[in-house]
Amino acid sequence: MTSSDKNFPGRDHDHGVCIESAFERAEALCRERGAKLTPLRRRVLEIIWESHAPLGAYDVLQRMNAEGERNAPPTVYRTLDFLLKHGLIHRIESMNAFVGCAMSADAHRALFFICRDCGNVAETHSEAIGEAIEASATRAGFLVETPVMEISGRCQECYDDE
Amino acid sequence: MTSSDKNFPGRDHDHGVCIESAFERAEALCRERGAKLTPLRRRVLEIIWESHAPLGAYDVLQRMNAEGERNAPPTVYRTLDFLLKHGLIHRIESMNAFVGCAMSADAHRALFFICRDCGNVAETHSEAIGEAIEASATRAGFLVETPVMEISGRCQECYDDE
DNA sequence: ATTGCAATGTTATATTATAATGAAAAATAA
DNA sequence: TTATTTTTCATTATAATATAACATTGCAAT
Repeated sequence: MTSSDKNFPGRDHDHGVCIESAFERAEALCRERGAKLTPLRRRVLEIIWESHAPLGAYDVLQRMNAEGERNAPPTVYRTLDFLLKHGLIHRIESMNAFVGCAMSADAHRALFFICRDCGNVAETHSEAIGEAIEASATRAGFLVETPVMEISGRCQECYDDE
Repeated sequence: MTSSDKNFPGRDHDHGVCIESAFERAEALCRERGAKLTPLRRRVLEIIWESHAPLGAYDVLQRMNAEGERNAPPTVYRTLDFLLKHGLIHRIESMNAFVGCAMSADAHRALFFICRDCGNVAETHSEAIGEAIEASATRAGFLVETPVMEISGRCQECYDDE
């Protein structure tokens, strides 16, 4: 396992710490880039980080509006776009849903393991897979730009449970 | 390149032959399994095979209804489900669209190269990638079930053109 | 203070997908 | 054959996901 892997959370993981460090990374990155982490954006990032399972845009919206606010779909989609653009979240294409990015944000080309049982997602970055894909692409005369690699299956906790 | 790769079609490729062989495979497979390749299903398969770029369900529907027919969405989705179930087409998750399966249908775990320019898709099957993913999954304690691997980029024809 | 721009708000609508129910057709059994 | 069952297809309605278009707000730079 490389140092950049983010494992499945496990029942015991300290989510307070986990979300805190996500915020710190986000703040540092925005400061660095002169991007504005407005209250709205911060709130959406927080909502997404409250779960290790991807949330749909309308799930996020519902949570945003839980206290009687009246945000509309374009607001959440715009905000998600901002977070995506800056690599603070990932979109899971096979679920039309969004999950926090645990990595340094320029480390792209992530591989996601998605547990069909608990719904949690682990993000990993593997040299070997990247190389295998590049090799295959080269043989096909293809120029890789945006890989989508989402592996559905079962995480250890879930298949240990049966 | 392994023998199971389906390359990008190329400007000169004989689409008549290409679609014919797809039909032959589909017929053989259905005969083998006692599945019924009804006129409706055959028609949808044909529509999908008319393009090497994935078609959305509503694109398929429009083409089905081009002669004034009045098929409704559930009809096309049901038919697509049948074709998916039997491995005659693939769903491209990152596009919400469908493309013909060029392979022997039990050869699963396909990797798709999707050209963002011409929209065409090439399906490949690489041992090396499969192994790299398994290795990564094992390290993460993850049991692989359904990999989604869709690589967006540019095919040779398109970047040769500029 | 004004201008310009980024962020957010608002309304409407487009796109993708499914639930629920029933009719028709085909396969199977009696 | 006729009855029975199952599969396929039709129909209506609606759910879920996403964006277009335009208005407003608020801050930053001059």
